[in-house]
Amino acid sequence: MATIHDVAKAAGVSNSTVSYVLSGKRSISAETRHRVEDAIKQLGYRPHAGARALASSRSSTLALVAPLRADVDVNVIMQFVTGVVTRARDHEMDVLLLTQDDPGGIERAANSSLADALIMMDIEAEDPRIPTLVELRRPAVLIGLPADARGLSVVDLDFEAAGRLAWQYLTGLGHRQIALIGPTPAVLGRHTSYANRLLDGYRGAAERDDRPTAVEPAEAGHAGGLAAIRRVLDRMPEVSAVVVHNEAALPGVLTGLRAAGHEIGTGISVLAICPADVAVQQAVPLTSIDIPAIRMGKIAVDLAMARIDGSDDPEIRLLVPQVTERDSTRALL
Amino acid sequence: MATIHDVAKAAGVSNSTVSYVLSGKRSISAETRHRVEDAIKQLGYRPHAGARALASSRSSTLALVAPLRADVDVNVIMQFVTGVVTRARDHEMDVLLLTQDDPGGIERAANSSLADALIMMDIEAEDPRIPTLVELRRPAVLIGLPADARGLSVVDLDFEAAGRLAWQYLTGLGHRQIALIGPTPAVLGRHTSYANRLLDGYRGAAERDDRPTAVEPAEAGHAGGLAAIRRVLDRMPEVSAVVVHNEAALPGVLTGLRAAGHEIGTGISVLAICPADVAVQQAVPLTSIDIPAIRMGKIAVDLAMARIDGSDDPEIRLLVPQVTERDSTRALL
DNA sequence: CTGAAAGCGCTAACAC
DNA sequence: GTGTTAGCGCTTTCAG
Repeated sequence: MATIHDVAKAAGVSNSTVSYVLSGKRSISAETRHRVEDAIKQLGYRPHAGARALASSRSSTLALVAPLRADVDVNVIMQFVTGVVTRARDHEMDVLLLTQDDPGGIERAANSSLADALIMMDIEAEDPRIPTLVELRRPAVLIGLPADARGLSVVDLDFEAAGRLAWQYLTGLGHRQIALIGPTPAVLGRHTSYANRLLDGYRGAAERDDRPTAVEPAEAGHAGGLAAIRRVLDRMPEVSAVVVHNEAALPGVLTGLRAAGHEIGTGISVLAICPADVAVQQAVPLTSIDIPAIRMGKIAVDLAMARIDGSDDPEIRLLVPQVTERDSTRALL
Repeated sequence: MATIHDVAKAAGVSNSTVSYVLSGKRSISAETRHRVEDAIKQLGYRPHAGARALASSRSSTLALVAPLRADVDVNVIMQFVTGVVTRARDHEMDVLLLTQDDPGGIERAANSSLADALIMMDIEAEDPRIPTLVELRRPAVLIGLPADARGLSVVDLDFEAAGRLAWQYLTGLGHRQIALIGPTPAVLGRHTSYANRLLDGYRGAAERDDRPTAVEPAEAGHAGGLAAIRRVLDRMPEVSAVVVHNEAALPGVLTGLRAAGHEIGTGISVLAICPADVAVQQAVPLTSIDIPAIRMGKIAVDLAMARIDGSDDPEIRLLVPQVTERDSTRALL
């Protein structure tokens, strides 16, 4: 591999000039710049990442902590990851992939200067990793709002508002008997941030309207969704609308509804809270409150970069939920 | 951050001794080792990854090239990734995540010494990236068998054998009218390695038995599966067994079968070719030929490490397919 | 069994 | 606008 010195020699300039051509940190005559750029191309030169990290104390790498084997929906995770990786490249950053269950992985990435910042997904309300993260004194961004962000940057959908919105949207259509099918008991048990906040918003709205509702968790998979919708129909036989906040259970819920003789949309309304593409791919295109996962991943990177550049203070960014109407909801006459 | 020098001072030894304690590359008296290890713990010392990479020309990082937004099933991708990341940690390696559509990403990772080896997924028969990969002269492993591996290591399920096995298993059960629903036309059009090889094996077996079959691609999603199974029922009204090699279309196929009045298992047999957990999560637990994605990811890492250590020659590892019986297939009387 | 010291390739003062 | 050079923190000869 060619080094910066080889390039310098080839272009007839000094090492530092090559370095500055690359970084743009001081002005270079058009003439010189050209010769250097030619030499770089000629030699296929790439700066050695390690050497650069050592000299500049910047690794140009972001560490992403992902829950690879979690009960969280893979689809959503992949979208976060996609958003993070693509936006990272816009900032000329690479992404180091860490898993949740790599003990000490976070410390390793931070303290060995492997990464300039950390992005962590699947945040619980009282996430035990947050104190660790804070102690590292490195820029960190959470995808998911914890109870106490402790001065870290956060991006998330405003799930509380989403819960409220779900209720209001359906009551606005005239529905009076509304149920909610939520995440798996495991997710709820872990007090995963988004799950609880959605529930709070939803229940709060129902209470303000002084109207009862049924809330059921659902296990993952077809069977889980099926069981959950059966319990709902049992507890609330006159139900006319159901909110589903569980991607993996969605197909089962729809099947169950059909099996019970309910036409989706015309009969019972279904409002999903999930990424748009998941909503679209179902048996019936579902009206949904979009979880803009790719966008959230991108924002996470932007927040991280802002912290790395030292310009910005930690920031909490909650995205406003919105309903996209498709074929699964209808106004009650 | 503490440096190796701080540790050396604290332990009253030289830099090199600390380094050797860490690497184990020369013998150290128990006494000294102990003092050094204490100092390391005391100071919370972590070697600077960049410095280490610079001095040793080893980054301890594997680059993983993943098709993040592809039409390939996310579930499967995540499993490969999981396998790669967990096994990488066993080798004390970290994983850099690159995307398919990051032009020059491969070159960057390799030539800037960001990664010691590359692992690439979603390989096409005539993959245009392979020549690039070969020119890099870095250890590289393909997850997916191309037409010509060009001296790179490869791990894959033996899809040709899987196609044959699918046919033989079903004919073994007495089925005579068998159809296959394959990947999306896009995947087939790209000549994705696994798609074509499965088809070859399957068709070859059918021809040897001198029996006709119907092959239909399916678009992703519920609608895609539904449409595909309808076409199959149209072309082959007496069909008694269908092979499905398309995770995303699976739910639609099952729904379509039901809608046409066929009970799955007792009526029409369904054999899926997909990861085990996908097969299990369907409306009916499906008999399947497992795609052991996690295991393949792990093997990919092992192959990469073997190349890095310089000990082994490139190796092509094809895994033997096996049928796991669940509830969706039955012998024809 | 241990130390001294020469780089690894780059960045960023500091000089001019 | 450009060159010189002192590190960055580690690994690894070479010496003893």
